[in-house]
Amino acid sequence: MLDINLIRENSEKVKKGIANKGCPEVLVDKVLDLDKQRRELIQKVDELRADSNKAASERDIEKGRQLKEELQKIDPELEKIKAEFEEVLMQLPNLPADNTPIGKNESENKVMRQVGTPAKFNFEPKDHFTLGQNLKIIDFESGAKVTGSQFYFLYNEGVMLELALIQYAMSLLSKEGFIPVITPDLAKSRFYLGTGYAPKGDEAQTYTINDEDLGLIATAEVTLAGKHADEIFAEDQLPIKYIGYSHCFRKEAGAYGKYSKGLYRVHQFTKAEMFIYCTPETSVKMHEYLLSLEEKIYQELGIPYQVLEMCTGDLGAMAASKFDIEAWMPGRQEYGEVTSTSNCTDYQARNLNIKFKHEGKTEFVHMINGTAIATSRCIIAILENFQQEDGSVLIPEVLQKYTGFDRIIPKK
RNA sequence: GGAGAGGUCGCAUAGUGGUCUAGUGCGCCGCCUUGGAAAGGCGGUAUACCGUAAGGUAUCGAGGGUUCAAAUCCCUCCCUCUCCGCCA
Repeated sequence: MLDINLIRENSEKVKKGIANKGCPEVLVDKVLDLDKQRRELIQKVDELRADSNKAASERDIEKGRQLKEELQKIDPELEKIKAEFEEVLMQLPNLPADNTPIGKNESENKVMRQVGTPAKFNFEPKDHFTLGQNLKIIDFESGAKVTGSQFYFLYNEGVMLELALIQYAMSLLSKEGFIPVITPDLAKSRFYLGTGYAPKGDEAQTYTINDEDLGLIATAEVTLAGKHADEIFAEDQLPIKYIGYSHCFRKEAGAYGKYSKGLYRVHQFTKAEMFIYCTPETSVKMHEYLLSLEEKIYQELGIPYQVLEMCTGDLGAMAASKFDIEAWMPGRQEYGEVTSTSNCTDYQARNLNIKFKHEGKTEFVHMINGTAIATSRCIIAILENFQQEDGSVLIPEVLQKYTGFDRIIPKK
């Protein structure tokens, strides 16, 4: 959530920021009005409580009784206003960074650069769905049979490739000082909600467990952010850098269309996620650092890509700025998203109450996340970019020591 | 899943209805003392909200309840430990 003090003192700036994200400005006036009511009631209630405490210590039972009655009238009113206030406050998204390009939707995202040249094939390149089938490494039929559509089984070299990608990412990033972590694949509602992954609504992502306050995580961002909820760091502990491994589960409600066939949009995949807790002064740098690591990974894999800077309309509620990497996908003759890195500034930290001590005062940390490897989409890029005329697929050199083979050959 | 014991201000503990705005010890910070240090002494040492401030309020795992008054009594839930069951 946003800082209520910022909204009070800078309401015009907040209005402008949320408007650029496509959020109605009136919410700001609404929240300020509720805030005013809330503060008045808090004062009244606190006063009554003070009197009541005094009466209790003086054993003035009659007065205590009167004050109790008054409190019982006002207190529910305060609770109601507080709940309304919070509800509206939660609807306000994080403000975009000052230099974030302004735009309505994904069509106005900015291509920052393109790296690598898409390979020219002297044959008709196949898509990963066909390649996966021919190589007998990806099996959507069994996935659909056992679990449902958009689920898959991996076999043989497909398994080794997925594990190799994870090992490669873990190894590279632990050298960069990231702490490797395997987190639970489930989290309590507070954490998937606090990180912005809703189980309900138009863009619902999270699967929830019946009769439990648990949901399947959409990314290790949820668990890595939750890990330090309600904690206060010493300033010299920061930055803390994690590289988290988890399975990711996404309902993808309402998402369908031309890319719903194959691995591009699936309900479960595996991901190595980078996550940084840092001070406000360093977050922009850290964000760029995560992007540079993502680029390094795709460069080492030898996959052509482009970097996109997301415009205000496509940032999502949590992010102040966001970069995506899109890898070249010959199967569809287009770039397709493979990583995303967001600077959520103090927005998630305020949701989850994560702070640090700075010159004796506590301040909210900044939290930044970024994909290292999302196996499903990375496998698309590898299969499609490195396919050969004979139907085999070459394995990027950096992965070979983990796969144990340098090529996947079609089975009969 | 069952039985038992617990969850208190960084840590360890005290507290079983009003004297708790939570005591004590340790740790930490500052000052005094010292040539310097240790020891000792003194003071301080959570978070949030309201308030220009003085000050006030809330928080003893969480949430409800009883009471003029709850860390303390009642209910529900969560977590930890020990044992049992089940199990990779």
